[in-house]
Amino acid sequence: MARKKSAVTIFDVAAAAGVSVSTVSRVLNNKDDVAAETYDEVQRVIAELGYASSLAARSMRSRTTNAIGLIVAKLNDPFNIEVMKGVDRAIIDFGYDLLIYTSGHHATGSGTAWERDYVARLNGSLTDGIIIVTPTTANLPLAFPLVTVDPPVEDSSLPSVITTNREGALSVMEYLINLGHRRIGFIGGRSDLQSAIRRRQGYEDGLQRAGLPVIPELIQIGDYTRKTGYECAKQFLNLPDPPTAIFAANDESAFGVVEAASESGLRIPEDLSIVGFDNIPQTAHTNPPLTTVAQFIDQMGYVATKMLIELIQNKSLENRLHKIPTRLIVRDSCRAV
Amino acid sequence: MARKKSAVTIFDVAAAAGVSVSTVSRVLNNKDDVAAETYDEVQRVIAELGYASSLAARSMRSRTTNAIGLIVAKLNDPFNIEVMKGVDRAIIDFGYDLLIYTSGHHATGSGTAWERDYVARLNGSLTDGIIIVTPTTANLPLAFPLVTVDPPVEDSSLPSVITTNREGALSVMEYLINLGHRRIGFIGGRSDLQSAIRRRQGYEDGLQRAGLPVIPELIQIGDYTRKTGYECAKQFLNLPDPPTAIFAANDESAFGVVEAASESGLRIPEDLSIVGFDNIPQTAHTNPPLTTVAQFIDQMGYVATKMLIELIQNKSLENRLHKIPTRLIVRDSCRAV
DNA sequence: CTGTTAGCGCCTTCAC
DNA sequence: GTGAAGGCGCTAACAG
Repeated sequence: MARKKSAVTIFDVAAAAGVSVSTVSRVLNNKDDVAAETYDEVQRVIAELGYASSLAARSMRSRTTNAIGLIVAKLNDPFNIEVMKGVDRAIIDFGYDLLIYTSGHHATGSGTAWERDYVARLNGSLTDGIIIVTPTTANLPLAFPLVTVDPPVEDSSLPSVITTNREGALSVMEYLINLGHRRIGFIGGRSDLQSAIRRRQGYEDGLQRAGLPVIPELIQIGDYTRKTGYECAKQFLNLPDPPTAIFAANDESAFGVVEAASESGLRIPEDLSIVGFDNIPQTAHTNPPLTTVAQFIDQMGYVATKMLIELIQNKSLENRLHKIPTRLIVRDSCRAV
Repeated sequence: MARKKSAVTIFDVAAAAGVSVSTVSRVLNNKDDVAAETYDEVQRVIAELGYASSLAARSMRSRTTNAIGLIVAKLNDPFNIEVMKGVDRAIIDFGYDLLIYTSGHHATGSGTAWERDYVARLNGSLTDGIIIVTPTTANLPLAFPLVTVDPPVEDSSLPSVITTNREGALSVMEYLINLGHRRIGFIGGRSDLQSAIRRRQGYEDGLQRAGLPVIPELIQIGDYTRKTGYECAKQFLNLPDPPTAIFAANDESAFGVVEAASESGLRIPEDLSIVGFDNIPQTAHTNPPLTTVAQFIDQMGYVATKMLIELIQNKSLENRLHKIPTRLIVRDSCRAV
């Protein structure tokens, strides 16, 4: 069923050009000790046969590939895409090649511990090192240059890059409390995500620091969509004593809150203050522009790549855990009570 | 300088487990003819050593990898990212793995004919076939399953997926002309992009079909950014006889036009009709919502993957050139004169 | 300058 | 059920 691969090998080229394979190899790698005449002839044959050398075979021999691997569970994910952009910037800056690996099986398949499998596939020779985005386990090979982006909290064995989700949420709470808000509703996200857990932690910590109680009726958990944001907000607004501010743990949810507020005839920010998280592009253009927390996810990819390359080059890592700070972006969706 | 690779090989595992490499190989590939006891022990050792088999070595032996390659010049590009999403959907549907390859050298380096080089790296054994996005040359190996997405027009030798940029622009023109517009300004994009060329062609063809002249002062070329959209629009609006409608060849530019119009105190659509191209998410939420052309770029990735897999499985391709149709999305940014 | 030789790590017969 | 041997395509010595 599977079609035979490109049949033309370095051997075929050598035969057709009437030279040995090593000569062809030299031409391939632009070694300078090849006669111009031979060089041209070999190149001609290569072009004629449509030959191209195999990374697999080559990398197996040369122990170094100048390529790094990036492993993601799912390509179609805003977070992963941002990380990829950062990695892309970094490989351009540092002159590496990039091999991104993802599997069509995992998504539908067994579920857990995909990362071990994926590393298995790239490891050893294809890439000089690997970046894993949002791994779910710490059970990863350590014998190989490896950096994780957004790992689970428990995992501190591997060099990692994380973002300050908790601190970001904390800054939101400080901001709102400074504005005089005391009843602040929180709309959380999927609890399988580290980010969701940490943001909620920031919410609660912010309350406690200000000596405010954590009130269960002011906490709703959605799934980071506009729809659940809307629904959770409705719950809040129907309370006998509704919150004066709502902190949605991501911007999409916050948009849902805006929708619910408009429906209830509430003006923003006069009647209700709203804060989001993520700083997605739309937040700057909504009415009113949304106060939110910026994350610099692509920066995580950039830094992870930088760390990995240091690891590959056997430089000692001054810092095994790198935190990319978040920043509160104050726009017009909040007002003092 | 480059650090030694993961030292642990199948041989090490075999030694540690007190079995032969072939037994380990059997365990790795889940062959059933291994004693349960042996199997468990080998698995234990594998876990203990953090061993993982090398894709490179494996694929070299087995001639088929169940993986497809995707080659892009640049990761950080909206078009490429959409294509990737479609490819991702397809590999999940069809159960393939995906290897995306991009190089940090090309961007800063020589410039041309990157695709041949890239194909060279993946070809042969690592992947069963390759998709190339926006190649610049037709000089690609044909001996290998290969599909191009958005190739230059001249290239018809390879199986390809394209989108109907020209037809999309044409539909815009028909729409505007039907609304009674006669002076229609066009803001084009970077002329190194096929899409930009085709969209402009659609603009001119639309004019000609309606028996309208192509007027140079009604054509401005920007670079697909909001900024140049704004500047080009200013030019138009300062004309003695300004256009009644402006067709921006992408949505970003169209936003710039909206900005310029507001500045000039023009209402949209009462005083000026505006159409974009691309249907990026924001277009639905602007004020007024923007009429534009939807593209389904991810669909290009999906179809390309489907074609490639057919190629890999040696099925005959009923259709070597696949066109993904565009669709005019009518919102509220246009009005009859 | 070019050919010969030996593996890289793994999988696949083929024996036992 | 398991081990030994051969070779996938290529590069890196070492000879000429």
